[in-house]
Amino acid sequence: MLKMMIRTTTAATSSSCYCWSSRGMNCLHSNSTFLVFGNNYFAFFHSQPSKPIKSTRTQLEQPKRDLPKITNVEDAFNVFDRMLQMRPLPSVVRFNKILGQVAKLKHYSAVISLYNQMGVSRIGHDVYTLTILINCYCHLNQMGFSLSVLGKFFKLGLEPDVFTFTTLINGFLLENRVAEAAGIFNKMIAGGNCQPSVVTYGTLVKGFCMKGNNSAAIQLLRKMEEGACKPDLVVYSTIIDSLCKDTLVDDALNLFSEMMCKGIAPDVITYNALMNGVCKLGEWKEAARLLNEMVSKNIFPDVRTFNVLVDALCKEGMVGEAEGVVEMMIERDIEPNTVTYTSLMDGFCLRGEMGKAKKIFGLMLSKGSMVNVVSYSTLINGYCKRKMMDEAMTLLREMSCKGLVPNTVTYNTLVDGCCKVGKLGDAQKLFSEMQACGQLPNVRTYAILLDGLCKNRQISTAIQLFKEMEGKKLDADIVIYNILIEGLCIAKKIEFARELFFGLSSRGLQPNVRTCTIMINGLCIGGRTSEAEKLLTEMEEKGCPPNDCTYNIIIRGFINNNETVRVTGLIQQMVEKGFSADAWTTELIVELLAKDKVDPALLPLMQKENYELNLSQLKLNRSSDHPNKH
DNA sequence: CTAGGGTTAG
Repeated sequence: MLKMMIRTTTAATSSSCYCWSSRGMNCLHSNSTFLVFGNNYFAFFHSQPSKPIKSTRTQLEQPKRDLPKITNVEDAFNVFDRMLQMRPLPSVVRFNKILGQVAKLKHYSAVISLYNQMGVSRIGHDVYTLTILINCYCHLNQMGFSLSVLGKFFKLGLEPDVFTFTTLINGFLLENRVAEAAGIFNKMIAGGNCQPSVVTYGTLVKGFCMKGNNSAAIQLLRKMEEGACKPDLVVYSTIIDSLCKDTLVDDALNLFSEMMCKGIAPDVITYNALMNGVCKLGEWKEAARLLNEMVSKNIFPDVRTFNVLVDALCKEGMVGEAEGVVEMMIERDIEPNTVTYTSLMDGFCLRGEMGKAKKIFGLMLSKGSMVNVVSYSTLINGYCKRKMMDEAMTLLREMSCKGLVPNTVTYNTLVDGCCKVGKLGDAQKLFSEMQACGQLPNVRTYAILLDGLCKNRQISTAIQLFKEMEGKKLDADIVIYNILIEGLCIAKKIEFARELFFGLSSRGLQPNVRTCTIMINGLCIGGRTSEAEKLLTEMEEKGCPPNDCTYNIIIRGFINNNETVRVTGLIQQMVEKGFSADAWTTELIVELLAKDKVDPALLPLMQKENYELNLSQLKLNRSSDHPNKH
């Protein structure tokens, strides 16, 4: 079922384009195709060849190889073994080449074991060997070992260079240790003999972006512009991507034009970042413009470009359109991959169309080696959200049988599913199971389980679990406290909730709107309406302004406490801020109106859809009374 | 022969 229409432009050229039919895209003789999604459209220009033709020059200029090209770890080990048997032994450079190639395949532990074999065979190492080794430990999140390799440099009288330091900076960043990464960077600047390169800058820029600190990243970019080491495509693309992820697409586009003004040409990665930004905002027209723009520059959309599109369409509920994009990919010889199908599957899951989700999963299974932990987790998540826990559990066992190791995310999904169907025992069993399998629960796992316990009125077990979490070195975030404070309030332990709430700042945590709203609700439940109102005022002062939910909660709280005198003022405040009452609150207000407790002049300001309904109700209760005066 | 940027799951 495809809700997609195609319009083709009238200008016929020799180049071809494709038109949608029930079986796929057909070739037409025109130079562009418009895919219409409701009122939005995509235009794809098909002047490009299906597959970019590789330059024959590079093929002719291939350097001759004395060793076969390594495409997998097995080959690497074989070649390595043969080299070890050669006499005289090949130079360290030859060994470095092997290590480098295996590292590029991301088989970092394999590199380490190869390196250890080199040591046994008394092959010397140089700066290259050790830098590759450091990089491997970095990617394995083993900074301790990386640093001990650094120690080896000095022991062997070798000088770490800009590659070594950049690798170390990257390692710290991968472990989220931005301060230490910046420390190395600053020492390089101060040292004088090993200045950061554009890659070093780019690495640190990425670090700031990872922390969500775009302004620090941009500041560093500006510093580069002033100095000798000018920012390159990667540095710009990193920041553009980060801005897009924060939905700051306009800023990203400004940086994008700035980059091009400096003569730096974008590539497919830059465009994919921008595509991601505009698609996540549902700006399909802008996405179409970008697609056309990139193709016009001979930058061809790749599988990731389309994946971004597929994913965004699915998340917007436009799965049919997403399917269309997938078929278009196939037509254009861009093979959909695991990510493509997983996104599509998630799209069906989101709409509760589990049959179709399962069908996509079956398709992936039939293609072999396409299903991974993420695709299993996605389908499991779909079943969990539909409360189909048996199917979800079956998949968990099935993936394990296939040698796929369920990770923390997989378990979190399942624990959440069990909690939502009230099977707290099963949730706790999974919680133990994951730890037995070496999958460590994270803050999110605890949040899920704590929420489940609180919602199922097991507050004492929740407190126990919270203490267990504190015992491990997991830092509770504000989400954890929101859950606990809410749980305590539901359990009518308002005093305990207050204690937690007012102790937040001493734990270095900032209450957010949700925290305050939960606390206001709790205070109202406890009959402390004036304290609740005080908190509402403080929210404004502390730069955490209340939202419509906060107002609805406090108004309901006041009404439930029969504090009707202050209700009118609160409603006024709410509507002044452009918020409206939800159905529940409106009902309560209408009841009050019926008893002449609030000013009926406020009624038209209530939620519109309930207004009509409740007016008729009002007529039954009210006769010719005069409006309440105050 | 060594270092930095993009898509999927809670």
